[in-house]
Amino acid sequence: MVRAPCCDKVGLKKGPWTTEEDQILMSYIQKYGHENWRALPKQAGLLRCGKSCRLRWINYLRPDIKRGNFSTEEEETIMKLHEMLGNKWSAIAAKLPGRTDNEIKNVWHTHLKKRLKRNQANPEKILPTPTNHSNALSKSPSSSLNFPPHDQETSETDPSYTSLSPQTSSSDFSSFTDASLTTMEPNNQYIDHIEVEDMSENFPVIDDSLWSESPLPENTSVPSDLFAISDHESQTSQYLFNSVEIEEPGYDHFGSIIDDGMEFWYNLFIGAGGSPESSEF
DNA sequence: AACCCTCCCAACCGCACGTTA
DNA sequence: GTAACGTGCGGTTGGGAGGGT
Repeated sequence: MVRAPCCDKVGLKKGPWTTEEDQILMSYIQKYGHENWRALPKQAGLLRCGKSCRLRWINYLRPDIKRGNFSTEEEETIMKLHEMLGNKWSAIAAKLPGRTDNEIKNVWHTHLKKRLKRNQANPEKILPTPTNHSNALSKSPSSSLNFPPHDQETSETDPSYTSLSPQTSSSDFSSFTDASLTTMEPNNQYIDHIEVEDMSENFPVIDDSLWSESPLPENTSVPSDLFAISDHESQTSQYLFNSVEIEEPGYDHFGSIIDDGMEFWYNLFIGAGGSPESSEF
């Protein structure tokens, strides 16, 4: 199939946006929203293609854009997430409110990549501390979800359980898994994805009971903290989640565990179904 | 002052994927 | 089932700013 161009480029303006164009675009979107980017420039009276308008809005004009230099915390978050996710700029941007994927991509290419190379050359100076990890990711609203404390009794009484510890030390990740299952149904909660970062040569075995094909009903039990269960006979480890009642959907839950001297990172997203909120001005 | 070089970042491009008719 | 369309994403580019010679 031949892809049609996003717009008739004849006569359309390219290059930097003027303040007048910005004004036109902003006032149009504030008045009418941006349901159809392709039609928007024509309706707004802009000699731009819809794609250009969308980019301008998302990367520059949106009211929630954070301007200015990146803080150390933000940079560390980017480096950490890049380590976990690779060049998934939009996913990284989702963890940094007010920052765009384009901005993050630029910062990565201009500053952080070089820093990473320097760091790799001098590894003793750069290991991100566990405290930094937690600080960097502390924007995750998991704390507002009233997670019950870790089931100390179970982990303490059952020697096969290794309790989770976010106090990690190493950052040399070598592989990464990302399993995904997503369903969008109104008023339901669902497990979006679970990512487990694995330093070892062998991927952890995720308990099958974790996965769900259908949306979870309200107040259902969903996985929370991660446990490692070592099977010394087969010399494998299985990773299980401690179930909790979810009161509020829609959060990312980061964590890490150390098992047998190896560090595993995971990212659990539990979201709410339903149609996305429409923005009104 | 003029030129050159490097860095930075806004914007563009092409592709992939989801949705619609 | 399929073509057309709309949107989002990641890679790349080009021009301006700033520093060095």
